[in-house]
Amino acid sequence: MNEDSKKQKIPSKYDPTIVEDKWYSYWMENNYFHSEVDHSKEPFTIVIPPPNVTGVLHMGHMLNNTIQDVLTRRARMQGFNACWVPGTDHASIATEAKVVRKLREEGIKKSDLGRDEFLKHAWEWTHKHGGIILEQLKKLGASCDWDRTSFTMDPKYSDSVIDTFIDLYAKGKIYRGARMINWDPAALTALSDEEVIHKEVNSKLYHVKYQISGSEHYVTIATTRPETILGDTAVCVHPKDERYIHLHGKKVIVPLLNREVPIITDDYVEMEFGTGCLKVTPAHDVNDYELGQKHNLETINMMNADGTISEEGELYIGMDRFAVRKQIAKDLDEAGNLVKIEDYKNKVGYSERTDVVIEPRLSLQWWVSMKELSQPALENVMNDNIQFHPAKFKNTYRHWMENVKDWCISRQLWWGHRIPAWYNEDGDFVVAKTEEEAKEKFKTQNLKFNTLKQDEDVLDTWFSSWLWPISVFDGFYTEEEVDYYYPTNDLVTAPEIMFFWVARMIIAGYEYRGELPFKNVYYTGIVRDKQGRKMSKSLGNSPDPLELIGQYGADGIRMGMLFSTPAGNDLPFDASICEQGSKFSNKIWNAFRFLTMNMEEGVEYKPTLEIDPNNLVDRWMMARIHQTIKGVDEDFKNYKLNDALKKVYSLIWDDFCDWYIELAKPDTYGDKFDVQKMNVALGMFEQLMKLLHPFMPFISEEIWQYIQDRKPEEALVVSDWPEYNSQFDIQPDVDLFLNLQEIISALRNIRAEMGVSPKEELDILIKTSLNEISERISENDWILKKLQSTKSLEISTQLEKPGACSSAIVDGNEIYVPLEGLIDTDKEIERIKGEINRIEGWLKGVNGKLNNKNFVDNAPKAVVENERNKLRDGETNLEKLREQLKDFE
RNA sequence: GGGCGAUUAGCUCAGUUGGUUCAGAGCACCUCGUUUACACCGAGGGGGUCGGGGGUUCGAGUCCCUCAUCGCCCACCA
Repeated sequence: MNEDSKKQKIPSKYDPTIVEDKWYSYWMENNYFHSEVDHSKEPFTIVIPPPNVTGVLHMGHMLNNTIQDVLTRRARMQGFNACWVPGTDHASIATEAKVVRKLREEGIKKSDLGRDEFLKHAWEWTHKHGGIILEQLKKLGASCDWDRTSFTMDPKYSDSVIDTFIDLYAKGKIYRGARMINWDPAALTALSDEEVIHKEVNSKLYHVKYQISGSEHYVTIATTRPETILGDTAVCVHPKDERYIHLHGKKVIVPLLNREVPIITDDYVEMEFGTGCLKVTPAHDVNDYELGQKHNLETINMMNADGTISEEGELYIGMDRFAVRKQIAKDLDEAGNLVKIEDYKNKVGYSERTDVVIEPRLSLQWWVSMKELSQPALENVMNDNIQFHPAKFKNTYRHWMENVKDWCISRQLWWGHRIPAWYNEDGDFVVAKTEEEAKEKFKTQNLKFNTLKQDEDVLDTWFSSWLWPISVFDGFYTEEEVDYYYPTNDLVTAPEIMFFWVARMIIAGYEYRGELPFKNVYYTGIVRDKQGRKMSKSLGNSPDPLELIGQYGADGIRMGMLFSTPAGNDLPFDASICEQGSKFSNKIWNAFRFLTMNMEEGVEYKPTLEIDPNNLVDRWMMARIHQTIKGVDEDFKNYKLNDALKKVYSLIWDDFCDWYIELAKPDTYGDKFDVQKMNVALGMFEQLMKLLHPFMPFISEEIWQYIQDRKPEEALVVSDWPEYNSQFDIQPDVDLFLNLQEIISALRNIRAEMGVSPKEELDILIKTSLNEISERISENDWILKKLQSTKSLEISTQLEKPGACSSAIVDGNEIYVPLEGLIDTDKEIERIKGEINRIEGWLKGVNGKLNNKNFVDNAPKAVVENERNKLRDGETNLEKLREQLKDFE
């Protein structure tokens, strides 16, 4: 510490808000998060899953970005050229919906504005709200390279999207075609299959009878959507259905409309379902569409884009589809065509964005053919070139990829990348980047045109975000950055967008870089509330992340969330987990404050790891530190971040605070720490802060900077990650210390049970069983004396057990505490009897095994030997306990 | 309808190849305690026949079958 900070008093309360802002600014000023191509260092790259540009931070982002930050910070300390690229997504449909809503509130209709005017509003909105979420991430401590912030509608990025479209079209991977698509009647756009959420709903099954032409007979069909009767162009039965054979070749009259339509036969129909008789509406149902194609049926488009009935529907024109459903049921009833209505549960598709019921709709859209493109993406996940954490998601992935369907990429929206297709008056089109190029293409293809019109539609948002890991490094136009940073290392995202995004990035990666986009995918869980509901804005059950940060500190929330979330598991969020985090901050802060309270004025302290080789406690603590380093590295390798954090937590709290500091305290009140001892404690504290830094960057940096006045390049954020050294990992020391810990626990237990105060000085006798242990316990008897008030302490292999005393057995060592007068004989007898019972029960099992000839013959020798040892130890303990019991009888 | 995964202490979860980390951790709970940092603390303690049933094995939270419950993904049965 320099002179100034040495004199500076350390605050008695840790205030995260001040500390966190201070260090974030400091890190930014010193450019620690910035990365540049440097071939002397190995890169470590993460690209952020870009949040919606106008979104705000929610708990899911908090979890997701904390994990990314932990990975990035550790890699940075390990000496990698760490690069975490932040950015935002234009989120075509979501953002457009927000802008439309805002305009509507102002009394402006999107359609009245026209494309250009609307886009002005959208950009205005984007500039106003855009990037707020990135500012919020800074509060969390996210160590992103902010100089690299990207946006999916940046000019260069947009170029890459358009060029990719043109390229795939040229390769025949993109085509335009009329198909049944998922239509969102609220957003007025097509959606991909992935944007449709199927929900089970309670609906009705309407049984409606159609009169057979030229007869008084009827045939009854069943439908859940009676309004589509307006679009019926056939009735279909199974060719082998005995009940309907007499109808083959006949016609029926569509009720209310009195339109005559044919009865067709197709084995698509399930004879068992409903009446076994199906009405066919080719324009409004996927299956019916196929039947229509097959049987050459007329197609009646009876619905408008907004879900109201069109002129072709003839009746109810302009009425909403759901109002018509009710009305038509009534009218059918009055006309005598309604047979019955049954309650029925079925799955209905809803729009992911607008939550309205999807209408199947026949329309001309742009598609990516996926079958071939997705092959390498499937293989390289299945063979673990790309690893999923947890691996169980491989199954889900495989299932989807093996059944992948073509991807509908056109959207009838304005906010996004406009499809680079140009049309003449006859409907001929070419795909080209500019109008000029398009004209050239028309000419070379000998097609006539007066003026060209660009396609009105934009591309699916995911058609731009699938290029994210390449485009953020300008990978379609220059090589330098992308060659260095790509493939990226880890992707951290939610399993919900495995198909929307992860799978497609992998596809794009192989198509355009011939290589995987990332080596590992860490799937986070969903953040849920106490009732298990997903935290969402609409439910209003999500706490405001910034408020939480204000309350517990970013460190506290990071720690709390990570502590209880294995990869892929949902996080049941409760403020108490943040409380645990901030309590940990407080604990660390007080431990450090205690050390500083024991520093002498005017002494220069130099943190060191040169421990006193004769001090068991130093050696033990070093061993524990190195064991933790080893374990944490292993956990990171397996992406078990919560396990790693738990190890660090336990090292700091249980080992360092509860034992190391306790034992390092000067013997007499008022004495300061010995300088060398303090230097070692500080050296160890530095190691602890390094291990903690990825998880709790702020408090660790604060303490680190207090420990020594460091030059900026020696800030903790860029210091080196501790390295495991087996030389310090001395198991016998750990075992011996554990033995001592257990003896102390046993003594504390005796005090607690006998109601003896910790301050009461006791005579303690320890009869050790093994000589070597005995020696080492004797050598370190100061540890026992320090943590137990003792009148006398005797440790020996040969001891006479004193009379009335309380006792315990730890690992074969007998502990006696004479408690003349204090002892409650009955209680003690009961305690010993309980112990005997426990051991007898345990030995019964061991004996059972050893008396089983099959076990002794078949089990491995080591296992049998082990059981024999158990038996021997157990019997010895039993004998000792019985002797103890005798003294009371 | 198909597939995948789960079910271990009141809650959230660990438990790698079946036999010393085999019944664990954190939180919660109970008792005691203001001892040279921390009551956002310290010490001690109670609590689960590892969802039910069957099987394989000398031996099963750990492998197999089956049932139950829950969750997730996919799917065009009106």
